[in-house]
Amino acid sequence: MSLATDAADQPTLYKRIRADIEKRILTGEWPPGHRIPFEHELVARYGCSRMTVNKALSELAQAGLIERRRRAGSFVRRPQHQSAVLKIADIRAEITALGRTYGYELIHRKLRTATTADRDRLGVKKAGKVVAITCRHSADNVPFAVEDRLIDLSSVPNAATADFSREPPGSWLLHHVPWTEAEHTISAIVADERTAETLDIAVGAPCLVIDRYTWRSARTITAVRLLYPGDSHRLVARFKGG
Amino acid sequence: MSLATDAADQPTLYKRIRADIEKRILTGEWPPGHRIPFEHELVARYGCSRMTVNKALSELAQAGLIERRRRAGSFVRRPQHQSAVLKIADIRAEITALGRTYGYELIHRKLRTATTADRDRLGVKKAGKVVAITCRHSADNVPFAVEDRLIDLSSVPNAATADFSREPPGSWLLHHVPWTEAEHTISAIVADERTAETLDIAVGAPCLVIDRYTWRSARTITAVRLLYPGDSHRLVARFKGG
DNA sequence: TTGACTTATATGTCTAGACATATAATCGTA
DNA sequence: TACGATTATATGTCTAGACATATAAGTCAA
Repeated sequence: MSLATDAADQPTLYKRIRADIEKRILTGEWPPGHRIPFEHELVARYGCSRMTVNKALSELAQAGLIERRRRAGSFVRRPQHQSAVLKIADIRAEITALGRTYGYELIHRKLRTATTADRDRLGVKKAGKVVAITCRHSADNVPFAVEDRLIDLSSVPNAATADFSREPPGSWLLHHVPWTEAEHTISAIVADERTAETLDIAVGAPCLVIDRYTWRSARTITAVRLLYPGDSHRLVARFKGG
Repeated sequence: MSLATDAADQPTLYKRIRADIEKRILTGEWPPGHRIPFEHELVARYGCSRMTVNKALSELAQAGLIERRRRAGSFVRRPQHQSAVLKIADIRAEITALGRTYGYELIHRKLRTATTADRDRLGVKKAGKVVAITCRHSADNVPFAVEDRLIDLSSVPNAATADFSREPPGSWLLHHVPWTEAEHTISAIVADERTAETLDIAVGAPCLVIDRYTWRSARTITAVRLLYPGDSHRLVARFKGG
């Protein structure tokens, strides 16, 4: 292990230690299961304190590249192909990022007491008030996605008076509701008549479906279903080990 | 900020500090843009050293919950709905995890010099050797997914002699190729005649498509297309802020 | 008002120790 | 041989300092 290699562009020591180890794992020099040097060995090798080495190894462990076991040492983990970061961009941002003109249109909005189906969809028990919204996003005046959303007013009372004819509910929620958790389910369907008409595609054409449930501290906020024409839209998920 | 709350189940101090701050962000008490206390203030509040506070804040920054700016302080970031962790499980693991019987069948295997289409798909320039594989995964003897794969033999020479009639290429690669990076593209199509027959679904039925490109240190390893019946398969991506 | 210079300060990294704790390895006993 | 107790050790957390560095804010001159 060369101590001084590219020290110029790796200013801090712990980052260099981390990069050195990462490189050995990526090239396969240290295969899955391989025990990487003990902290005290790296301390001797780099001539630094244990805290510095520990910081490097802790970050590698957090990134999932290595596994640390007390008394035993640190080991290279097997690659986990199955975990990937999926970027589901805000639709407006996604379209403008492509250099196209974003268009939005509210199709339907209704304030009602939650039906059984609504409660099911939101995963709540009490029959509070909800807002149901259907709207359409377009890029350069071509339909891009149709959105079908339910907002729980007991969690987000302000949504009752928000003007969703001007601003998409997704953007509004992003700006008015604090940090959230979300779960996305992705599937494929074929367009029924109503969907086909709204998206201006053929009946029976494939559609990518994203169902997103959002909540905050165990409180449901919103449930949304997004339908994209399947042949024109793609979701990209990128995985990087470390 | 109560110092002693649930200290019993939060054994270490830095984790408690992290959890305390995370809670305030999640509940909206500290909205996006809010400046969280300076390190020296938290040091005074918790009666610990700065390194302990620093570790808690560094992890929150790494998780994307806060942003740290020199001289200015640390600030709550806006929620980023668009980022989610997608778990694309190894198919065998996915099926056995559901308590169903995994089945595998090699449909086609061919070793050839890369065609123009192959080179395009793998993103390589030179016309080396490749292995093309078509196979089928099933759960309880019902077709689950059809896989169409290309392996670059200049990156993975061993794949030329591997027995893919017994072991799925995905599993084989997982065990024989070191750490990798991958990019997934998800889209929807309708089943053509050949796909419909292989998956035992109707022609025109919706299918979820996952295209995965895998490489290691800028070397392409494999390109694979997985087709799932769209109505029976769902991908779940979960986002958790922090 | 604007631009250049200076200063104060919060974070970034690091040290040389310390004790805690989980557990692999060893030893002793039934 | 099998099992229970002991010990050694690598990691986990923490301290009370230190200097480095980016930059917000203030100062001063053109």
